[in-house]
Amino acid sequence: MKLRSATLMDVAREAGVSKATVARVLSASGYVGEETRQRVEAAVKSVGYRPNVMARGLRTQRSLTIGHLLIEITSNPFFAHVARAVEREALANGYKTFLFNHNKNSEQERFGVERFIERQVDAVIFTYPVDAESIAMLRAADMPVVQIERQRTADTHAVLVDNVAGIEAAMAHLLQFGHRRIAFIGGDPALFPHPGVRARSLEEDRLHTYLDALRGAGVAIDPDLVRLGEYVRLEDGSDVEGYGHARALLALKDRPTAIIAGCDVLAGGILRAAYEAHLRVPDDLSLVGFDDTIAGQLTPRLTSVAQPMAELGLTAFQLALASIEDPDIAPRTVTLAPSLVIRDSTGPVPVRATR
Amino acid sequence: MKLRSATLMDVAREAGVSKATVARVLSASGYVGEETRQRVEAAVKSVGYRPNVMARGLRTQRSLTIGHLLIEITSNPFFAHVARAVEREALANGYKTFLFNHNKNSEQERFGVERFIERQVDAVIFTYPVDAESIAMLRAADMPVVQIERQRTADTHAVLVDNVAGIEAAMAHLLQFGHRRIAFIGGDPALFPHPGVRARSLEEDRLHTYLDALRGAGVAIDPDLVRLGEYVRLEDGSDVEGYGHARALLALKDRPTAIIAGCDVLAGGILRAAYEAHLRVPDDLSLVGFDDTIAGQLTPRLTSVAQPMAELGLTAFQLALASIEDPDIAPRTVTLAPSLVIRDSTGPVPVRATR
DNA sequence: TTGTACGCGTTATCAA
DNA sequence: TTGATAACGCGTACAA
Repeated sequence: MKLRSATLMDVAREAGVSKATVARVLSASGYVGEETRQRVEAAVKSVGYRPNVMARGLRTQRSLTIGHLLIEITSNPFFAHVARAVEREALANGYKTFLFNHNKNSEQERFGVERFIERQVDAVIFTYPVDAESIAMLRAADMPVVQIERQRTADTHAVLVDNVAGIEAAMAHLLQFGHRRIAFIGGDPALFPHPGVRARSLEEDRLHTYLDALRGAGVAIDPDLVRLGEYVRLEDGSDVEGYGHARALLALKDRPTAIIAGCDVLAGGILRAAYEAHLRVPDDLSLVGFDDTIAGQLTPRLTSVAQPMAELGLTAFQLALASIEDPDIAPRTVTLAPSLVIRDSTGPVPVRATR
Repeated sequence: MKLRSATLMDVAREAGVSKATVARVLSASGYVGEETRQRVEAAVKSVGYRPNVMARGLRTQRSLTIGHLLIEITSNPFFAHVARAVEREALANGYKTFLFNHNKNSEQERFGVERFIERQVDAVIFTYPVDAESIAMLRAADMPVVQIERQRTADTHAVLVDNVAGIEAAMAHLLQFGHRRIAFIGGDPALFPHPGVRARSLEEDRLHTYLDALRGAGVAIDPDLVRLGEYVRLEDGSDVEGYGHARALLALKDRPTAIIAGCDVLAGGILRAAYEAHLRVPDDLSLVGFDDTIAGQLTPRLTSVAQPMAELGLTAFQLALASIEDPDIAPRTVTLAPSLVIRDSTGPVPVRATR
């Protein structure tokens, strides 16, 4: 048998006052006699009253809940960190978040949006949106939306990362160490369609910055050193995407002395290929990761372009909250800077290769 | 301006019937005329009606939501996988989950429990519970509780893992390869207080099984080879717990030829220490992880005792659901079997060491 | 077969 | 300073 927990009415009875008075005491608004206030507060304790957020939400039309749609929290620690940051900020403001994983599948994303609407969330955050249609559904329901990392449509808030600056920092670091044969393993622009809001997609930003940095250093571009694909492809828990690309690169007659990876998980696969080829990192090969998620847990610890995951989540929630409090504010786009974290996987170009 | 979404009343108006009739159509219960049903269904589409889960919950005293309290989703992929499995099964049954991270802090745990009670969750799952008091609060509110991995109190459901079988499998594997100097880096029983329900704590189970296996193989126990502490201790994203222990072990005059780690993250630190000592794994040192989380992403890919994370989550939700549907069922304890996943980090004992 | 009316636990308005 | 009372959106017992 399930016994209901104490309600406002129970407190009122216990204190010998009306529901309205109890409500006033709890919301600390309106005039309440000092003596009554104390009686009510005592009653609240004695019956163990806890407000019912559902009932409150029904009345106020606010669920104090926001929805967070993401790719898949287990596929890349990046998502877990961003989700955690959103949750932290939400909690600090009296909110809770609902998570939903869509696996880059637009039907699943749509399904998640429907669940969120049913549950009356006050706003929805995407990391990142797959289908513009999902955003349109939420706009139709007048729900504030924030897009993290990739901006599909221009009509909502967005929190982005300056990928150009990230790759520039990584390239400068490697060039300074004397590397000239630098390979790039990253996301394929064709697999991540251009949303149309910004001039270049995230993948294009990174790729072009890599090419520009080489040109800037007077290095001829070798197409063999550019390998594009997915960011995460696991088989039996092992990354096979970075592994496969790295095997191909290391088998080249004139193999690269350094590799930039589009994500730390990819970099894990690259390290495995290097180990099997009996190459030591960074002595024989330098490696830079991206995200700074598992970088420190790999061997050697990876130099990596750190995404500002905590700030991404925090800013996204704050934008959502701003629109909850005033639905009419104009959409804002915030771009955050990544930072290069230098660890043990990068070093001077091998002597052999400088000849 | 925030416009309310369509309600039952709107549908009723549109279809020219009463709210009750619409409700009957939607719940597919009670008698409804065929012609009316069609009119109602058409109206539902035309106004874009979506049930309001909060209002429904207020009426039915069911939120279709369960709370999941865990240590910290970003600290170990184990938690993310278990949480995902709970979520998957919840979703399949019309439920959503709320996550809450308590960082092994009983006040935070308490705080989370309060948030869950306020939000009227229908049950709470712990991975794992810190303080018996939190469970007591939920029992007082008549909420079903499921404990995963560690059982603090006997009055709720629990889903456990057979740690004895896990360590036995790992030890048998290493002994078969001829290893005799096998080190153990694991959780310190003193840091994870014994809950009192079972004869031995998780940490005691693992440690004793390790010792028993050695004795069973006629190997004298060397206290220098046993190192106990935390499971995860990250500094700048790198595991320093396993790293520190491994450095001590590898500095021994007669160093171990194999190490069992209490968790994959620890194993990551061990690999780093081995790499710095210019030892190749498994040629010079064999290593077995635990959990099978990042095992495949490390180099070499780790042989690891896989926890049945998907089954843990699935079973936990099913037990919770069973108690939601019938609050009077007796608490059940389900113990699941781990399995040894053999990859590239274990091999025959080095010849040098067999002399 | 359909409609009326009440209550779930709040908040908010209006009188007193 | 306090107390009735009307919503919020839904489900359901009961009446028609």
